[in-house]
Amino acid sequence: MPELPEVEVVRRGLAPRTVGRTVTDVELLDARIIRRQHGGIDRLRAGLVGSTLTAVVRRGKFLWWRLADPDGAETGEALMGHLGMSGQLRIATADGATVTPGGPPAPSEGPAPDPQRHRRLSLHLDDGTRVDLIDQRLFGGVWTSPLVEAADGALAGVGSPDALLPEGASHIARDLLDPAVDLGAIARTLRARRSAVKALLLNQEIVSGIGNIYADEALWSARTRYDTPGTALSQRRALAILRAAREVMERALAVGGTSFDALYVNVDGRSGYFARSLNAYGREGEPCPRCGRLLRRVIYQGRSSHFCPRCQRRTM
DNA sequence: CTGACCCTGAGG
DNA sequence: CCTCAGGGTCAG
Repeated sequence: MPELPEVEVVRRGLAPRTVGRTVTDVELLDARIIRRQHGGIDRLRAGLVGSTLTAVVRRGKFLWWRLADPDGAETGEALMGHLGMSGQLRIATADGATVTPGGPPAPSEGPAPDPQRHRRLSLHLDDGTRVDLIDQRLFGGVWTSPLVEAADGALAGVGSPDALLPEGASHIARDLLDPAVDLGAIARTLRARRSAVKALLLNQEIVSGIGNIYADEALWSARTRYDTPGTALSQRRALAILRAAREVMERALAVGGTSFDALYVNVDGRSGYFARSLNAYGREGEPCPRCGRLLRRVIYQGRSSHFCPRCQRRTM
């Protein structure tokens, strides 16, 4: 599953190969991938064909391209994308070969989902290349959205030239890799809520980009159990959780993104290889790397939570 | 806030 | 055949 570091790797891979290019055609292979597009494929084509991609921006797990008319003027819309559970964005050259953009080499970890079978949409660019959205489970999608001003006036996201962001991402909080993120403010928000800290970490309106894996890892690092109420956290501990999440993400980014199975591959089709560095997620029944007690897994809010019953305690 | 839903493929 | 996994969204 693409988590935030993977999405940032994808953004970095896409930027040099798409910015400055003009969209010549939109090829739709499965209409479900544009489920969130108002006006359907006609509207998507009208907004894209002839437009130039001027930047690739990311906030949380949302990506978007800024768009300009042929005369260089902003169209006032962005092309948004989300990879969902199983989405990949790849660049393909005219002869069908997969291009090699940025991102470190990675060992192969089994076959990825069939790119031909699961190709859902392609943007054809004026240099003859194609941006393919491949998505086995169709939780991802692309759609256009009008630009609005970011509430805090800072750059809208990583890679953004200004404070404009798509309306469709305006409810998404800044993520922990965003230079404009305010950890102290997020920590205070966590402490003001009675909900379980894990639910708060997964709430994209409080802090974005933390999925189930990184929530469990951050809570393990900060020795905090998933069901600790936000109100029970000290500012110090809330900050420790957020810093732990950021640190795990930065480490994952440094090696090309996390992947615990073959579903996720980089923009060039290579798998990330961070899975072995995870301390808690997916390690039910294994000894805690810190204290040796066997890690537990419980279903919480319909999702698995992994934790150490000895060193992650609920009471502060 | 909780749970259903979207979706596919792996595994029981 | 059934269940499960996951992020985001929406109805209740």
